[in-house]
Amino acid sequence: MPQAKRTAKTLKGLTEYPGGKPLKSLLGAQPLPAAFYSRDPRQVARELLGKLLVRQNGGQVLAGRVVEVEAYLGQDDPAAHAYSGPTRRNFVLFGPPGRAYVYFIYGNHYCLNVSCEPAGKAGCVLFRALEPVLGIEEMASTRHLQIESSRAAELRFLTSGPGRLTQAFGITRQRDNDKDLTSANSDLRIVDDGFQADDISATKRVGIVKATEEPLRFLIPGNPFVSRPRG
DNA sequence: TTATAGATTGCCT
DNA sequence: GGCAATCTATAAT
Repeated sequence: MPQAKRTAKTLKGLTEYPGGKPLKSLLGAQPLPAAFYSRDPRQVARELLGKLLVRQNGGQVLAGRVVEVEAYLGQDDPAAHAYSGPTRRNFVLFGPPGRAYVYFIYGNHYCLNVSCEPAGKAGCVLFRALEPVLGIEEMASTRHLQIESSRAAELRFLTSGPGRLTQAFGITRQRDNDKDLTSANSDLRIVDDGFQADDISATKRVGIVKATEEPLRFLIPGNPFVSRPRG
């Protein structure tokens, strides 16, 4: 089924979501356990594609399917925040796996990562783009965007890009940094609803100046919600 | 204490 | 395609 059409379905009734399963299936979906993240970020990144990021604001639920991520390794990766060892800013990266590492960038934007590797070893995965699944109207409101149709060409501005998706989900450092994403009780969590990505592509990472050659950006090819970096 | 670069985005020509 | 916005962690004095 074409991506845009699937998304249109969610916008109308919010009773179904891509994959055709009932909403209660999504809400009952189990978070990925800490063991899932206690591995090499490259493997975690690949397997995060197709999973759901869920935000629970009281009764209001936001959900987006992960369609683009980047792996950042530990102290061997010059592009990683963990490269020069633990600091007040990046301590989450050296802590337990499955925690949110949220940082503020360019004076305007927050970026969301999930910590990988066992405690004591750094590594993370950056969330770069989501396909909106639930709470599209709320996302549009938070993003100060007027959405006139359910076409992916419009909806992509909600969550296509690391700064956009955090704004759409109300993710900030103050609220979410170091939060456990593996708990079913958490208001921010990552769940598996059984969706399987057909295919995965790997490309160079975006927006960095060091270690630019490594193919550590992973995405679902053809998905219209993947971000479009500028040359 | 000061300087600088940054895992981005939106708006301009 | 170019560039300003706008903050702050970290490096350099």
